Amino acid sequence: MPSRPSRPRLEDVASRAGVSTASASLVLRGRPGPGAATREAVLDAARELGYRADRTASLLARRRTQLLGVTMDVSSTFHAELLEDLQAAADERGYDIVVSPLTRTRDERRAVETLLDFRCEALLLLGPRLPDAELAALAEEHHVVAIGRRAQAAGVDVVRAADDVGVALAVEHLVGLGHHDIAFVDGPRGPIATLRRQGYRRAMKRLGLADASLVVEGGGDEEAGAAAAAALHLLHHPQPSRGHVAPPVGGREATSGRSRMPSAVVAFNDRAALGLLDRLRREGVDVPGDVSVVGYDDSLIARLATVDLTSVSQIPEAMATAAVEAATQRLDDGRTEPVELVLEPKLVVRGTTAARRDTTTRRDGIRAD
Amino acid sequence: MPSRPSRPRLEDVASRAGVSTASASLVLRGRPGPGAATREAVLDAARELGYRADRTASLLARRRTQLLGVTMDVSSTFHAELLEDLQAAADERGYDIVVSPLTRTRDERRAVETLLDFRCEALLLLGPRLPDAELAALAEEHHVVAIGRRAQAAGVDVVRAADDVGVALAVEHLVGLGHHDIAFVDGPRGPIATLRRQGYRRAMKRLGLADASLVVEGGGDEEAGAAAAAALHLLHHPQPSRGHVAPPVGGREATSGRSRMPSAVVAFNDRAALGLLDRLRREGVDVPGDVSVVGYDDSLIARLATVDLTSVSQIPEAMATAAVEAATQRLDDGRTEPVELVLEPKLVVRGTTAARRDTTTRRDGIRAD
DNA sequence: ACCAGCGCTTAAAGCGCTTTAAGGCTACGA
DNA sequence: TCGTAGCCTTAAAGCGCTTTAAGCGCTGGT
Repeated sequence: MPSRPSRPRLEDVASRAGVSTASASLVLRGRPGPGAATREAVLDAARELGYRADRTASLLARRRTQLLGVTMDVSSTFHAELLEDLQAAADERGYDIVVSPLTRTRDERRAVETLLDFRCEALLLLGPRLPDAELAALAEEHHVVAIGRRAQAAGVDVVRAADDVGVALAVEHLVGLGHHDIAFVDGPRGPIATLRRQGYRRAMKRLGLADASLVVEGGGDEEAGAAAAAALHLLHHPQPSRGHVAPPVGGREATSGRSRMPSAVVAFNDRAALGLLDRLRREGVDVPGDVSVVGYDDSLIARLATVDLTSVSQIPEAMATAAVEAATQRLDDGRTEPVELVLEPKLVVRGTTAARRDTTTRRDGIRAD
Repeated sequence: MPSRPSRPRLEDVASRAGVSTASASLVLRGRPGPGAATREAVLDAARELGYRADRTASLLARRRTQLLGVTMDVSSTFHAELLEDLQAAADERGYDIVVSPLTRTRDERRAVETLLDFRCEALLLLGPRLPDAELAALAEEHHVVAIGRRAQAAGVDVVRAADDVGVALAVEHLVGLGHHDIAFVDGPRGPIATLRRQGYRRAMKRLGLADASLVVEGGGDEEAGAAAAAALHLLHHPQPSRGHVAPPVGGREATSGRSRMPSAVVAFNDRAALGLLDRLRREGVDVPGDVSVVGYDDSLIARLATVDLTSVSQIPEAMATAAVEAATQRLDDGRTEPVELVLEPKLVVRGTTAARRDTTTRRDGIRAD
């Protein structure tokens, strides 16, 4: 029932305080100038009237908007986490955030336009899919920070995690637990998977396990993970409770040869890991008893009590802070050369990894609950 | 490198087209008035300059902002879905949406304030947690639509799904598959759980299965679901491959007595269902072979190939459309009496429900793959 | 006495767009 | 020929705030 006496305007506050709108404006924004008496009068008046500055008017009048525009895939939990941290970081530096969600009907281009219409001073693009050329073009006219993606576009700042290091962390963790036969479930074609795979290969090599390297085809979703379970022959794991113990046989998609079954698997991401896990558990393969599994992303799903997946975190807080920092450096400190910030991910150890069991031991058919 | 020659202003377009800003403005917004020649000239000029209206300026000048403010929990996938549909619905009616995300550091109150600062003409609150009194107070000054929550606050429009009907749909589906012993895993205290439980009880009664009613304590997350699996004695399911077949024994949290094990379970929500499912599958209980499971929310997780959970959908598209409709009715059609729209949910049948097996049959220990 | 300098306050000019009311045309009927 | 209705077009007044530059009353140095 907005039969509003229309929200109070700055003028109302000013006249009630017996000063000019100029003074009121200054006081309300905590600017130096007005004397103590004026200050108090204005603040009182504002309080009494329940005054809140009209944002559109402020934005229009102010030369600077102090607005950072963020495009995000609203259905991505990772983006959601990032957003939280972006808000916090922006807050600290006196910036505000405008969110422009990507949906079926609103692609990235349109989302960016909306942000520009709001006169955002910098664009923070979460996992942008715009082609590099377009990013570069955008960057000619505006400050743009690409987050979570390795962009080869001139002029744009990049904040991303060192995916290869992340996978290496996972491998090291597993090796520390006594595993040698560690497989990698590859992701969908693209720069991210390439980097992660590379991280895996190099880590294995560095640890003297080059021969034990095994990369199987995979993908970015649960089905890919489930398929990988089969490709890795993990489903033929000894099952004392079943009659048949089929030995691993040929015909694998492995890109590198080795006949043992892996005792640990690093998956391209959590979704693939989840599919893998699910398949294993349904088939009675014990995780982490028989096989250890590590995911990537440290997504909310990995943290679910029933999943409890060891995973590599892209440390959203750090990325968010770095991104806002990058933007404010350009806006406030006049930086003009683009930067690429590569952050070290961290491993979050949970319940799907454990020490490798002596291979001579077999499952006894009685599960620990 | 925004060394901008500053984006073109309306004035630039106008002068290039050789007309006044007034005409240009009219043309660009498709308003009647300007003649064909003027139209063309303006459109050409705008195109050549790559003109886009400055939103803040438009908003300020326009009496109406045509803005709908949405508060959402950005980490909720359900909210994310709703948002997509809200965008679409708003688009159709010529409104625009401003998103104000709730985060750790930004509660609902603050989110609403932000929206008001942008001069949103109506507030669409997704699953608001504000106390009724506060909602009512808000509604005195603004148009507010609460989505997905049963609000007893004067003046606010409510759009929600009929949760009792949703659960009833699930029960009916199961009964249609031959199930009689259908249990309900309760949710966390609150109006939603009450309604769903009620729906369950009434449906069972209506179908002549009052005696088979069984409500076990639960909760809104995976752990609650896992615990319910134990409470329902489902874990003692005959396992030919194991030595022990423990019969259901006493000490249950059941609120209603019956000694058979349920052959089907309806869970308060998908998360609880997921916990239940996970526990069952890990214990070798076949779903849907041994037990059918239905969730609630039709969340993304339910749709994952590896979960494939039969679930009740709150039909976000319909809720979104209804919510925008409610808002525009107030704004454009002058409706002033609050409405409560209760939508019928729909059941999405997936792989976790199947016909009840004859109880005399037992699992043969050989799984179909 | 006078002017410089300081501290505070404010009038007024925007910010970029919308909108209203007034003005200029043309055409047509009287 | 004049009046007037109708159609376009535009000057100008905002929208609610910020900001600049000018103003005002003091103090203090010379």
